[in-house]
Amino acid sequence: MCPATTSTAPAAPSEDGAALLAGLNPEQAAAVVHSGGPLLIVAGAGSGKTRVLTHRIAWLIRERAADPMGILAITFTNKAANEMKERVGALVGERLVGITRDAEGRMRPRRWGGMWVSTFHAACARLLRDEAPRLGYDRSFTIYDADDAARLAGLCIKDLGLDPKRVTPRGVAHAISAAKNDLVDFDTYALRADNWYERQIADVYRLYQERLHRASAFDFDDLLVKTVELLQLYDDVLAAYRERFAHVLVDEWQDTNRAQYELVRLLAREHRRLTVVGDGDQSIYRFRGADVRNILDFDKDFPDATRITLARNYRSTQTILDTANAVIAHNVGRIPKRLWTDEGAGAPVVRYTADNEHDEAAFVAEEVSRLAERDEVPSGDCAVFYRTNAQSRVLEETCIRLGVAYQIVGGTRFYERREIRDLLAYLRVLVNPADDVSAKRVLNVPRRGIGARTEEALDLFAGREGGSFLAACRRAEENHLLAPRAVGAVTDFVRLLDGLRTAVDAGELALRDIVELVWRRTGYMAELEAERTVEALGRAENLRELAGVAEDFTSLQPDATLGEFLERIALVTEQDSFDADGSRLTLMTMHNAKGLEFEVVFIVGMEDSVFPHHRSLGEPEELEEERRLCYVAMTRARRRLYLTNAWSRTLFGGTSANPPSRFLKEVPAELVEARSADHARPGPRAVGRQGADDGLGVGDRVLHPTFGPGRILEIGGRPGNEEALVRFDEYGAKRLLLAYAPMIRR
DNA sequence: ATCTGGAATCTTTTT
DNA sequence: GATTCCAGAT
Repeated sequence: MCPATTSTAPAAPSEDGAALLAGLNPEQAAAVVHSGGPLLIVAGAGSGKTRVLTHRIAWLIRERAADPMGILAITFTNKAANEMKERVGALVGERLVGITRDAEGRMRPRRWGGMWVSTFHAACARLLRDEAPRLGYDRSFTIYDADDAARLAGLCIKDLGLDPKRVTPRGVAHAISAAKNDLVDFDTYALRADNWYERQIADVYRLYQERLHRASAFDFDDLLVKTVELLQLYDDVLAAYRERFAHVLVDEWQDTNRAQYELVRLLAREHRRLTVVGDGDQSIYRFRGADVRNILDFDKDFPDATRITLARNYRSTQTILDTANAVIAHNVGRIPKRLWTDEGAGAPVVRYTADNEHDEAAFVAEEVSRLAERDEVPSGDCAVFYRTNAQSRVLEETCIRLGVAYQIVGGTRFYERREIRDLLAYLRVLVNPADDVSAKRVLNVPRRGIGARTEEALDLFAGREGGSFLAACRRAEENHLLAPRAVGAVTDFVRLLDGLRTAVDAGELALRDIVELVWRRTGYMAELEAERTVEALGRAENLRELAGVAEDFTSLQPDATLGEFLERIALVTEQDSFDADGSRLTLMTMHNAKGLEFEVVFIVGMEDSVFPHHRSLGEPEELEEERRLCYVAMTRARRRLYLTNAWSRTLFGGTSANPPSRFLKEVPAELVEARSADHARPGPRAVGRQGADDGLGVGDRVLHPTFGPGRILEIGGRPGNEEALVRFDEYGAKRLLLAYAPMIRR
């Protein structure tokens, strides 16, 4: 479309180099060989951008004699990183990029040498392992995830004596995270705070950051923020990394936030050997701080940048592309771009309108079976995408009932399970005794008779002495606030940890043995097994799986330390464990679908207020993001695309009838074939809430399943979160959230 | 200190 | 609907 002209590519590539360009279209080839200044590759969905990136890296190594050690490539997931490393390895030789393999041929990441290919977070964590002392953090720092961050925020709220009802841990953690994504420190935040709530947050933010530092812990955002801080603060460090990373390449540029942008700018500002790849139409992480402007404004920040657009699609049929093109064309804030292919029109898009979510799930499951039976498409090449995780349950149940094998990606994640977090918290305390959040987590888990009063007394002591929580435990007998029995219990706890640490420090134990030792010595496993409930046995099973994960990790990285294991766990994502399995249908959220592709894609729940999500309906910017999400989802499909909606749907404990998604109306009718399933039958129209417009009003008589009949006296609260004051005939006045209360008008 | 059951709370999406 | 929270009992 618009080939790079500023490139100063060598007149004739070597024979070797020519092979790298074979099979590439002119734009792709131009992107591969480009040299001289920053390069922005606008890569439409399915335009072969991974191929371009890998070939470009190979080109740099082979034709430009770039040192693989001097290449920093940033990907969106660890899985993508490994794939990229492997693909580059296949082009230039695995030894060059730092891949080694074990006896079974599995890729084994080498700790030293080779290219840096990883996510932003993993790269920063790796960098900080070396440089943390400069910032006054221990090298064995802990990484706090969202849950830990909320816990810590909760502790800070408590210590500041704020009302946890008005200033919630999660709310604060979210606000702090948003600030950090934007590189706003607590001083700046405090200055900008112009209302009561923000001033409270500012106070918590300050204390929160102090606590993190004392615990030698970085939260997720800190990995980025502190790396930026490090590079801004120390010229010699910046110079060293600039020199080291002679080439910087970033994938999924449209989903970078301010902190990531700044990091890239710092590293590449001088040498300007920067390649970014992205597609503004696929920006779907605004809520996480991604700034679309990073891609829209790239030319402003790097005026000498070359822009190459890849619009030729190698994945989907023209029908699917036309569908996606038509939908995304409704967005105002975008650079126009039209995907095309010469693969032909292919099958029409199938529309199915279900009675309810059960009918919808049955349609999907039956269609998947039918495609498999007719040998058209194996189930493993089909995927179902939904907007929210809550929608997966009915799909799962239906698949089980109809005997369709499936795998689910996302949802409640393994590492978020309580028992896993408990055990990891023990491991974290062993590695980093200053980690107060983890220490408090395990203080009384399993129960050992240490309650809230004891914890408070220990906290006070720690605050007075300025030491860690664990240090306060260690000096329990000096603590006058503690009853003798509590002193005994706390001392036992300290002994337990010391015993574990001695065993670990001896260096004889494999990671797996350490995991087992923890659950044995703490009595955690014994307690679960004694409980004999299905749930407890499941938890026990999960712990064993964690031991298995530890063993796998050791086999990939034989000399791995406990700290490295923990870091790995902190940075893996759900996507990383996804393995397209040839035989099973895949279920996942649309967000998780990013970067993947399937022969057949079902997008379910295409109703206004499910998708687009109701929280986006009033906000034009949010709605555009939903539309981009729709575009991402549609362009995952290679051959067939199904779009389904349901007349009525029970979600979050309430049934509602939502109109078909506005995105459906944006699909040209001539591309669509409506399908009515054999089992289709007119179902009873559900009586229920119809979104805010059709909502209840003051004076309405209502019926509540628990409180019975009543009358609405007033409606107040924040928009979108209205609260109704209802006087129930038998139960008196209650305040209920309008959006969630299962009330109907009568 | 811990257990319990009923009530309140909340749900986008996640590196 | 499912988890989390909290008061009151043990």
